[in-house]
Amino acid sequence: MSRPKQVTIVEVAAAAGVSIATVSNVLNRGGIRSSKETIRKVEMAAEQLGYRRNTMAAGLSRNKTFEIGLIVPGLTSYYGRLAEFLQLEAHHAGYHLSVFSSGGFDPTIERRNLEVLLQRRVDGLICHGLAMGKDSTRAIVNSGTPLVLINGWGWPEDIAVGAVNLGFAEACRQSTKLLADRGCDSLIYVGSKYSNVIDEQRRNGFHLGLGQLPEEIPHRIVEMKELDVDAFLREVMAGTAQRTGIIAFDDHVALKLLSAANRQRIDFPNHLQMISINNDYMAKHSYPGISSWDIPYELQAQMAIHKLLHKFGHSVEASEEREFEVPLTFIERETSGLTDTK
Amino acid sequence: MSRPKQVTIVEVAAAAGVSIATVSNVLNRGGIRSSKETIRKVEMAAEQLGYRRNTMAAGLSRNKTFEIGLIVPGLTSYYGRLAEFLQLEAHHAGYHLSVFSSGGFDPTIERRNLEVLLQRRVDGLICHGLAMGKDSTRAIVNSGTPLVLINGWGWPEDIAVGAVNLGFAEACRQSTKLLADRGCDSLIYVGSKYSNVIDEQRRNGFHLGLGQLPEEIPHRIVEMKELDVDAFLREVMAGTAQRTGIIAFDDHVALKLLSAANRQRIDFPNHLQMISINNDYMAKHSYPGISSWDIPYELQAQMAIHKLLHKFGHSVEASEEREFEVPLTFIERETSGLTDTK
DNA sequence: CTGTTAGCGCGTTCAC
DNA sequence: GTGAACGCGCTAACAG
Repeated sequence: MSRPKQVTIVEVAAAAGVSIATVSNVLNRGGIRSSKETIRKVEMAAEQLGYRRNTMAAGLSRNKTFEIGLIVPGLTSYYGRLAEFLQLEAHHAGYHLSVFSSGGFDPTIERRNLEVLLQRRVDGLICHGLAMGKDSTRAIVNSGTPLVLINGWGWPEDIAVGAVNLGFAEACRQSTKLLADRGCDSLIYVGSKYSNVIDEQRRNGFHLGLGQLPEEIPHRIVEMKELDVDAFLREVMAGTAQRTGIIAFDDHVALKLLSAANRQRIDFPNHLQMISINNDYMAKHSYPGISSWDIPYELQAQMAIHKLLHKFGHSVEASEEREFEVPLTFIERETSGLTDTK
Repeated sequence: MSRPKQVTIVEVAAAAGVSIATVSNVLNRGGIRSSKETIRKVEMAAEQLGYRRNTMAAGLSRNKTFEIGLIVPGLTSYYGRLAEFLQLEAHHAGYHLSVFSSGGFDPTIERRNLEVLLQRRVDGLICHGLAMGKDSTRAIVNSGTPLVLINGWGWPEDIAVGAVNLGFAEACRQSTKLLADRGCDSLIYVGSKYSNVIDEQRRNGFHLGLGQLPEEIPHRIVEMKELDVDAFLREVMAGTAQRTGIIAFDDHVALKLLSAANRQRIDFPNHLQMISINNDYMAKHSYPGISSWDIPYELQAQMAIHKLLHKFGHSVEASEEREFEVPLTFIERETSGLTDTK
């Protein structure tokens, strides 16, 4: 059941009384310019017939699709917003972005999406981390299609032309320092192995921060998935610490902890303090408000797209560093000692 | 700067010592089957040369893309998850889904996305609501590309082949009834005009529910955007009602109200009760837990994709109703009277 | 079973 | 400034 045949430039040419080459010239400006009269005729004919350019034919003929493929682990929270900004940025440059989710970090879906995108002959690829191994990726991507990584650390040059990474480690390092400054005499990082590379960055920052403290502080690292939140908090509060500081993997983790703390009537920020990452809606609108690190989505999206455009030969300025680090911004709220001014 | 030429079936044919038609036959099964020997030779050649099918050429030639386009207002929360499920469902049927966000309900971006998708000659379209007017849509979509609406009420047949709608009205009707049953002697719907059609459905349900109560109850409708949440709650609690029931547009709205209530130490569920819609992460993990209506993402995605497949001629069973309504499921938590059992 | 051939819709030379 | 002719990579009829 093929679609009822669409209007082509042939018919537009006939209706306008010119040749197809002329129509092509008129309809994508760039080339030779035609007489005002011809232009008008062609545009009218196209309009009336409801002509719509066939991307496939165009792409096939010029060997360029003006399409960028995006593969992210999911489409919620951070990933969703990132996708929106990337799409905006791409459009801004005359490209369009096709978004694919690899359903959690499933390598099978990921490589299927990659394959689809490469078969479409996208001009460029943006991927968030990569669940597949390096060899596997290399084997697939070696088609000359430039690939930019989002939050991918230490990938070899023959795979990715660049990476735009969020400064998670630095954020965690500073959080550690800050919580200690605020008088916490015990520190805990609550991570989420769901996203391994990212969790690792945070852990690194946590350790770095601990190492830089004037004196050693008791600390632990726990995993959210293996945690009975209520029991965990009860245990923490029963400990010897006067004031415990928690660094949460992200606002989702933080909200869970916060609710359990509320249920146990734990006093923020006197007995417990918390800082998390993402500065999601729920960090801002929970009670008490969760101190969190804000993500510069627009900047990150710009960097990523520009890296690609640069590779395409568009004269845009793009950072020369292959791995560019985007800093987060701390938004302080009540869970880390900001007084509730409301 | 064209991409370094890719491997084509011509080269595979040469390497395998067969004709291009044979290669084409082997590489996409469906058609005539070839001798074991030929198949092996072709597949080996393809593998070694790193052949990757060119979707554009295939689509052009067969006038069918196996691509479905999705346009949603955004990629967070409900929309993001919906997109994920749709993608899964599409893949399941041998299609792939290209996701486009129209950045809030911007009609300009929306029509640009639509245009891009139609230029790609997608086989089908799925749109969430539609910010553009009916005439505008009709003018654009009249290309024979089937369009299925998600949460679109009352669209004419010549635009959309069908719609899969969530039962927001029914959920709100029942919520109204339920809050009254729980002893609320004052009811408020807190809406969000951000998404007009959807807000309207909820309001309708609210009114319907009010009309079916044994006796009339004081009620109001307010808009979240125009609300100073703290002042609003203070005013509500200062009123004559013994127990106020709130129906929130969604969990985002609910969380905001909940935090303000917590700040004012308002007693859930004795003085205030609340029910919202979406059953997001934050509904489950806030304190107290927010009673909310759960969305059957998978079912909704299936219905939408199947409607398209049916139109494509794939023999799948699809509901005959043009507007299919998917019911929500109530998840009761502490904000509507469920005792905190923790 | 396999090879030949004619398009699919558009971009791009070249001559005119 | 305009038109005819060829090629992009692949599929679909036929023919052999």
